[in-house]
Amino acid sequence: MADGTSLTIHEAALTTGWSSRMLRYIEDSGLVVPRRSPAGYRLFGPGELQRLRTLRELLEDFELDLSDVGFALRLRHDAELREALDGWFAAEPMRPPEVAAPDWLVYEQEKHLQLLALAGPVTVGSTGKET
Amino acid sequence: MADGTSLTIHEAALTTGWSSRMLRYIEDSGLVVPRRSPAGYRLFGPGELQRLRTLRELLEDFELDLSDVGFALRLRHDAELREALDGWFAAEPMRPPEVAAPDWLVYEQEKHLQLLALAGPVTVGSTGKET
DNA sequence: CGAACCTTACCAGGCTTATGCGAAGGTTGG
DNA sequence: CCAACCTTCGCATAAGCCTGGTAAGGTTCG
Repeated sequence: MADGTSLTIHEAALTTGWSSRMLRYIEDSGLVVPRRSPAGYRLFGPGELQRLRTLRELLEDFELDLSDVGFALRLRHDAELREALDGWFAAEPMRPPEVAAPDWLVYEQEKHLQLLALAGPVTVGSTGKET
Repeated sequence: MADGTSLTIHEAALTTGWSSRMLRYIEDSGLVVPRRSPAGYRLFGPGELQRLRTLRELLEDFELDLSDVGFALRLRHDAELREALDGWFAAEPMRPPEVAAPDWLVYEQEKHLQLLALAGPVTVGSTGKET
């Protein structure tokens, strides 16, 4: 079976360490999508097999879940999402060190402050004091 | 209470739409970490309040989980992880999309395909044929 | 002092992820 | 033809995320 350069799902499972079930799951999640034979059989080429093995390492080395990598994939493809997140993080009020916010950061903050009307007086520069 | 520019957790909850419980959870996850009063009370400044509101929109607009944003945060801080993922994605064996993958999946990144040389002879280019 | 906050810590229920197993049916190749 | 694959679909369970409670104890302030 297979075409000489590709393996069927069970064979791929044996050589990658994933179960057949997981290979289908991984396909559903959009990571590693093998091509199909005319009859609909999944065909895993050398590239896919390598990717599957590397994926195992990735998850293990960094203690990731498949959903994490799935999200990273989404990030790569969704520029809008990426920008939204970048914007949100850019507005981060860096706490411990008294780092003065770089101008570019301030700009980002204001960009967001404009978007929503903030309730209350925007008094930056706390002097943590009470009692 | 508070110092004039900051709200305690319950007040912050009221103005941001999050529950007190969730504000603590969000802090644990590393997103939005308020400073503390001498007695240990959380003090949410205007910046934090704004961030919390924006966070709500972010999750809603893009259908994210807090864990997703948490992972994005980790990505920002962990260069090694970022590179590992970049490498993995860069090795993606792309092929004409016949029917595969979720809608947000698009193929368009081979810019740093040479970023990491994958072990093994990547023999791409089979003439899919069997029997 | 006492009400009304705050803190941490733990239990719990609901939903999602990760994974396996089995059923019903198509494909392949000896 | 038949064994051994493959396909999709769905049930089932363990673990983890999200969220709310509640308990035991400190802080604030009228």
